[in-house]
Amino acid sequence: MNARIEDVAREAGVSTATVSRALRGLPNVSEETRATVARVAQRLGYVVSRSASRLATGRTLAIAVVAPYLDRWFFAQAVSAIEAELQQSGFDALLVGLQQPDEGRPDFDPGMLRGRVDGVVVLTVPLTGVELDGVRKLGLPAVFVGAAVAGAMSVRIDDITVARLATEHLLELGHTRIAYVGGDPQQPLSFTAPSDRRAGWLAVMRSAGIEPPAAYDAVGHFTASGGLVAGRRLLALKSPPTGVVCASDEMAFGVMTAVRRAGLGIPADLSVVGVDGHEIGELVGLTSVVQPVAEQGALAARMVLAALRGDLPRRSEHVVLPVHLAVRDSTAPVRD
Amino acid sequence: MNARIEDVAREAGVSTATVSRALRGLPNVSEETRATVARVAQRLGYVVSRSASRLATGRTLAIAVVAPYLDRWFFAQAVSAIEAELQQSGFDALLVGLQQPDEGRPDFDPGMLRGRVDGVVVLTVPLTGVELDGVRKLGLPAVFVGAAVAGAMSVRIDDITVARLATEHLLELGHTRIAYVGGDPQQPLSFTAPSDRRAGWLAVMRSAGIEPPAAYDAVGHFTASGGLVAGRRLLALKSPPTGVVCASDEMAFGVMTAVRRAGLGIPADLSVVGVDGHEIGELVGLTSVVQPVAEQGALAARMVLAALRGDLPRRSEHVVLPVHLAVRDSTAPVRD
DNA sequence: ATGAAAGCGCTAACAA
DNA sequence: TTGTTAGCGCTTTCAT
Repeated sequence: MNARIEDVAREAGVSTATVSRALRGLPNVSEETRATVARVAQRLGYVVSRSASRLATGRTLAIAVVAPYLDRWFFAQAVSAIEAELQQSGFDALLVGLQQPDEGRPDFDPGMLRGRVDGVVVLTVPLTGVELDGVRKLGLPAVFVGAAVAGAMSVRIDDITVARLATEHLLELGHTRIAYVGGDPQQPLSFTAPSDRRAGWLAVMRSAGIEPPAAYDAVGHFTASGGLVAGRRLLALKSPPTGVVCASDEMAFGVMTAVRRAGLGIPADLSVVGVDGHEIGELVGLTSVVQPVAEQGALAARMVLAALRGDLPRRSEHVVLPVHLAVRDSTAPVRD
Repeated sequence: MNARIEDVAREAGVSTATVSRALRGLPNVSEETRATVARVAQRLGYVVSRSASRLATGRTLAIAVVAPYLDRWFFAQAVSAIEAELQQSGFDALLVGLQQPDEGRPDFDPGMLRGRVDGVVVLTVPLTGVELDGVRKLGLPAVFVGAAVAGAMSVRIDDITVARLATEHLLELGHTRIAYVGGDPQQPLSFTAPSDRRAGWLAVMRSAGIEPPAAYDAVGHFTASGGLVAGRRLLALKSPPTGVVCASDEMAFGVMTAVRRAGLGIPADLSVVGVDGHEIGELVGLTSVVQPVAEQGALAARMVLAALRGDLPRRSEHVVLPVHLAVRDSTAPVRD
């Protein structure tokens, strides 16, 4: 059906080895031959068979991108950046989603990636110990985005700092009744983002001499609708908070909606801080701890590629990217 | 390094052919042998080399997912659904993004997919004629999401209906000064969604005896910030509209923000309708023409897979999914 | 039901 | 600089 290397070789009057070299830009090929081969290949519409060269070289020129969700803002941004970076280097992006209709995350068997990719980028997935081990056992360069994992590279932000920035901002505005909306603490996490953010909030509160009531520690499942529910609960308390730290902008949107639906105002009745730097947050004036999402993805991709080229120590690179607080209209001094 | 089929064969005391058959569940293998082989393979941690079987069979068990953007809501939703569907059938999802730093879409050479995938899903990309031809020439089952393309399958919604529903809703509320915020009419489109929506709006307006001024035909680039700009322009008109049809919810968010920032109210001063069914739209009470995004993606994936199994005519399947108007709080009767 | 052996299309020594 | 040739690991007739 399609032209094979042999066809090109015959037409160009050279051997297949020469065609292979010429087309891949390897040295020791005369410019003349290279030109001829290129021309013939072009004319025949020859495309190297990925399968064949994979088998012959053992390299797949593909990287797996593992993500728990593909339809949430953070992951969509990151995946987009990763894909762009990989494509630019001629690598395929093999998408591996871990979501499931019924919410429970399916088991992820890293073994299935064996022989299918040259490297792995794992996005903020709370992996079990077994799964982590599986990733390590692949013996491929792997970089985790969102948490430092032993035995692999990582790119992340400092989630303690994230929570600290948000919480201190509210404290400085005079708030003392500050709640936190985060993920589900039940999930067996190996990843630290959610718990670190919660810990950061709690630590700052305590070091300010405040012990938040248990009810101020709310669950928003990192979704807007989860945030809505959490917000409603917080507002229904006898002593509702005057400020809320949300571990993601999407949850913050939910909280803001709860406030509005309760006939209350932001920041008049409740100051809200989010985390992420979601595009829509800018529009609605959400104060947020902005993290470089696309950059984390792009960097992660570049790190796997570098490791593949041997440019990087495969398992000791841990990068922490900076975050910053973007103060907008959803936070204001507490009113008496 | 890793166990090969030969290792399994030796350990199990059978030939490689038998191992191959046994593991793939082919007939003509005694249950006993099958069990032995399975056990040995398990013990050795044997995983079939995708590259080798690809080369041997010519099938890649991979599908390309081509999208102009991966970081926008619609595409993230669709890709997520497609990936889930493919994974369930044991197919790899090969992500091909067409975005580019400088906005101009890079040339897409479908030829590069040759031998790398068994089928293609193309998401609402305005492909040039050459590119479309390229996709057809691949000779692979292809399904387009978002537009009916000759010579390939498609899944989409009726964009004329979409615009009609939105526009008629506003007309019924008594609005006559109804603007439209859509994409950039300059882009060389082979895809119809944006222009159909605009056409639908215009047609309904005219058949109501209204000729909207040119300034009511605004460009929002299908982004929230684009919507913000468009909204600002519309509000600055001497005779601003009382209702706006936005071709996407994200643009609607932008318009809503423009209204709020102008110190005006929704729907008091401006009724806004969006298109998509974005999660956040529900939260902020955006009236919207809801389309089944994930369903379109999932269906598209199933269609390629079906075609691959020979269950479907490869080039004549055109599905149009229904949409519906979700009336929420962003639209109200025009006030005098 | 199972085995032997010839590819699948390319790459990489090794020769020339 | 170029050619020869032996794999890469699996699948698939064709035998048995």
